[in-house]
Amino acid sequence: MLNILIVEDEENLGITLSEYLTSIGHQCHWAATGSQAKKIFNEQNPQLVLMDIGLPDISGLDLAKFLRNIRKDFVLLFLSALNDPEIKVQGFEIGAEDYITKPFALKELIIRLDRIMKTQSILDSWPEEIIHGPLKIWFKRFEVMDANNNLIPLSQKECAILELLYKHKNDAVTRDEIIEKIWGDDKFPSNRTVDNYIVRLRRWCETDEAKSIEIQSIRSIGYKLIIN
Amino acid sequence: MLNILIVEDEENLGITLSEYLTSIGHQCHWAATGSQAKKIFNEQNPQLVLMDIGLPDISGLDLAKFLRNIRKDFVLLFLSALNDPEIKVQGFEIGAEDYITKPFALKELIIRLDRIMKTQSILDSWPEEIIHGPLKIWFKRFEVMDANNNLIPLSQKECAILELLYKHKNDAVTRDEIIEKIWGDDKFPSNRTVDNYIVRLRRWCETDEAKSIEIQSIRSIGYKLIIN
DNA sequence: CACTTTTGTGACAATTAAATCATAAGGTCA
DNA sequence: TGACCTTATGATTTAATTGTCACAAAAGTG
Repeated sequence: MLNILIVEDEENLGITLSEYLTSIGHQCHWAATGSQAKKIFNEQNPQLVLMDIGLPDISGLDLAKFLRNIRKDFVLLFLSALNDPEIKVQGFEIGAEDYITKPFALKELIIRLDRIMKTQSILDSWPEEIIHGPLKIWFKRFEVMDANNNLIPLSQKECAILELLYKHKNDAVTRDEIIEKIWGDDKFPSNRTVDNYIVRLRRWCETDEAKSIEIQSIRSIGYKLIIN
Repeated sequence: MLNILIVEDEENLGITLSEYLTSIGHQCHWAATGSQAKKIFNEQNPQLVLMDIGLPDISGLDLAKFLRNIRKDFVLLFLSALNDPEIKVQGFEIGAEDYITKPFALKELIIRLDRIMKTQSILDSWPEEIIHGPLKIWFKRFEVMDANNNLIPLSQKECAILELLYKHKNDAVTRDEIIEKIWGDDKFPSNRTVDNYIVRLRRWCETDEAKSIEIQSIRSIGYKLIIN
């Protein structure tokens, strides 16, 4: 999921971290020295750097500055036994996202990482308002507006299906995919059921003569939401 | 700007923090003991609690649990000389937003606070008085005014739920989100409980025929507070 | 053009969530 | 202690989403 560079001269910790982060699906690279770190940084372009401050050949602070100079778009996190207030502030000033004082439990790292991830990726939600021609969609409001400016509430399923089709707009979505995604694999509504939801959605988007949004059916495959 | 409770038995630090935070525009209350903290917490309803762990009469961890039990909607930040990995994890598990290891520079606190403010919308301070049509809300006073000019007190939970809905106004808020945000993930009140709070809030806003504020339910999702 | 398969549709039934009401548990305070 | 308030829950009613069916329409097929 993430490409992570761990800069840590203490072999034990370096390997433990690396193994753990790998086990939860990330790709890890461990460097024990500053020069190794620079090399790996250039080769791997990591998105996240976990950096010890006490390295054998260079201070982690200086190394971080050096890396930031090469490229700015990575998240930096210091791990250090140094609990000197001044150094901590310096760490943040270089642009660290956090500074973890050793000793720490793996769990603390995870918690702090999770928090960072959450704030860095607010990219997965829809824009507030989606507009196509006279038609408007507010997924978070469970509402759409038709071509006659009527505000139409969407039920949970209607909204979920519209969202699914919209996510794959202009591409076909199979009936099975719809059933799988909306109902899960433990429920098996009839194909007629899916049709019915499509009908309801069409009643809304067909108020627009110009067909800004259109749900086409693809025989024996499924449906396709077209944006014109 | 923010109402802050500082729980710190070391007088020097307590006063320094308090003075500094006051100087940048916050309202601070300093408690040197757990019992003082409880008292001030109830009187002041702080949005942010800075908590030392080593207190004379109670562990900061236990105190935090106690306060969280009263009310969930405050940001918690531990300040502690204890750098025991296990305790740090416990701190996070209680729901701390951060854990600062002493000694720390004032600047570190500011940096970490700033970061928290950016992500935590709890700290978005509402205007003193919110007016929609004849209806008025004072979150900080736990009071609302209905369309007939009756001043209605809100209980802790009523106010918290109203605030949550208001924060996401016009968007749906799921039942799970309500339960999670108001009760935390260790308590599981029945769905009826949530319903009842909604009923009470509706009793208030439905005094306004014009529906300046309206709480709509979205079946199998949750609720939506609409501003007309 | 028949014939088959798939899709569309409205009516209706099933299901399940929400509203309502009564009431209890727990805290607080005089 | 008893009055009072907040909070929580269970039983029952109410209502809307959701699912199905029967049949019509349309689209493929040889």
